[in-house]
Amino acid sequence: MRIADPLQDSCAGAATRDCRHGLATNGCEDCKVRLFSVCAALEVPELEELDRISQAREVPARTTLFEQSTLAGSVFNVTDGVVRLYKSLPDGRRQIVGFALPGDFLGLALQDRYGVTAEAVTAVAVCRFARPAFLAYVDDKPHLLRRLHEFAGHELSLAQEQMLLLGRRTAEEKIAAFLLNMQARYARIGTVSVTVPLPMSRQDIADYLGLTIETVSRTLTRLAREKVVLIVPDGVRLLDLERLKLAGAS
Amino acid sequence: MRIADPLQDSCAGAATRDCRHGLATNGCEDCKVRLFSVCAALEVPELEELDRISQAREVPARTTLFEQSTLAGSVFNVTDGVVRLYKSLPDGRRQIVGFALPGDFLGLALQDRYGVTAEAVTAVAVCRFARPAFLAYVDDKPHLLRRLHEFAGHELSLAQEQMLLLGRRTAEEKIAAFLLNMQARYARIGTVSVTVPLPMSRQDIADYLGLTIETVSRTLTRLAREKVVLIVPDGVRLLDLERLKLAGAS
DNA sequence: CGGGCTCTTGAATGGTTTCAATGGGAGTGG
DNA sequence: CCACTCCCATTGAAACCATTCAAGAGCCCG
Repeated sequence: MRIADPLQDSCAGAATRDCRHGLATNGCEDCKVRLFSVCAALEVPELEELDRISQAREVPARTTLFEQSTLAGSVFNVTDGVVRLYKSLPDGRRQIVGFALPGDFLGLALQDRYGVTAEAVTAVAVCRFARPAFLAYVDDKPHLLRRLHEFAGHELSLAQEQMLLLGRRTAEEKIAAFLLNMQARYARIGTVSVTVPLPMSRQDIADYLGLTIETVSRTLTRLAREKVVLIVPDGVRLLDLERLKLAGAS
Repeated sequence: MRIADPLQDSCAGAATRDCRHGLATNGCEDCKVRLFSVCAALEVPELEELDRISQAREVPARTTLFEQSTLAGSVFNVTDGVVRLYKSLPDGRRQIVGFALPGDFLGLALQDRYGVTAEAVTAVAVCRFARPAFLAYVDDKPHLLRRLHEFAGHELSLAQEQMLLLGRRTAEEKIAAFLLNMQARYARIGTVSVTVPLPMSRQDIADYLGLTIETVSRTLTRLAREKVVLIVPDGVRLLDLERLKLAGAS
């Protein structure tokens, strides 16, 4: 994982996109995630227009991108790193509703307030758009709106799958499904491997699966003892996919 | 709640919209739910066009509208009654991901397979559209796509709220939030009342909240004993909104 | 009136949580 | 370079909330 550029603040403040250190190089056309992100719906001339309203930005781990219930001033495309999206209860209980990986779009719903809080889990690179500018940009591009809608539909499906997991699966099934799901997501963005990176903490995993940190730890330990997985630094190697799928399949 | 017209099958089979018994009267313009459904984005001439590709349909309770994983041949607008949307695990465990009320749109994601199963809880009236026809209809109407996207964004927010509920709330909080939520939803479609209709079974409520039927029953009984609610046939009267909000607030 | 269904209630079990202590790396400062 | 601290993860034991198992009550409908 790339370390955040210490100059990121000078970049964040810039009104234009002349901000080409680090991951953002020559604008949208060269973007690493273009082909599997929302932007794949756009032609080159449109990309150049998008370039003009975008700001590449890099932030270190644990940076808050935006907060639940605040006015949605920006939307983001994640280009590197992992972001956690969560909702909180007044007493501090937290539910992570998703982890955003490179290619994921934050603020898909285009609503005027953020429904969740977004925090960088690792160092993160994003493409940032002022919401009014982005809305204006979308306005005369039905094919982009279509693409955004497709993404939203996909998100909705994932959310429903997660409801099934949260409401009806056991701790072991939750962990198994989570690992398989993360593996599949990394595969889609080009990192096919039986070793699944888990940059988030055990507490994050617990808050994503509706468990406690102790249950996550115990369950992973048990799966490791049974040679279903091998726990490695910042990740897990999946040893027995069949056994995992037995528990985690939908 | 209106009882399903026994002639509904003759209606369901009809290719055109000449099917005006029961709730569907003079087409979209007179539609009871038009103003708070997706269709509110449409002008009168567009509504007439929509009329031509729509089929009003009434089905009795427990009818399956569509099934999880099957090809999405139709999309629906619910005009009367209550529909449950759920996902199932191979061993029979079930998670209801939502109850659709009048004005709700089924198949919002416009994906080619249904992600959930939809079953009528009560007698239900829907406006049905063949998916290809609907897609063609949407194609040159960006404002409708925009409206669909808004609805999808709203759905996504609800789903995230439900994840918080499923993952982090206690049984009592789940019940309280459910009752307040149903009350608010009925209020939006015109039925403002402290008596909340609950046409679905206890098992449905349990499967929606990630509980067992016994826990739902016990919790409701306790709330009734504590004079927070009054259980009435097919519903609940909310007596102590403050107390409920204390438990159910986000 | 009886059958079948849903809902309620009680008692016991259990999976997960809570509480508590230990282990182990990363970073810091002496 | 090594103690020291801090934080995160692991592990153990006890407690608890929700579930499971079981029985009874209520209700609709033939």
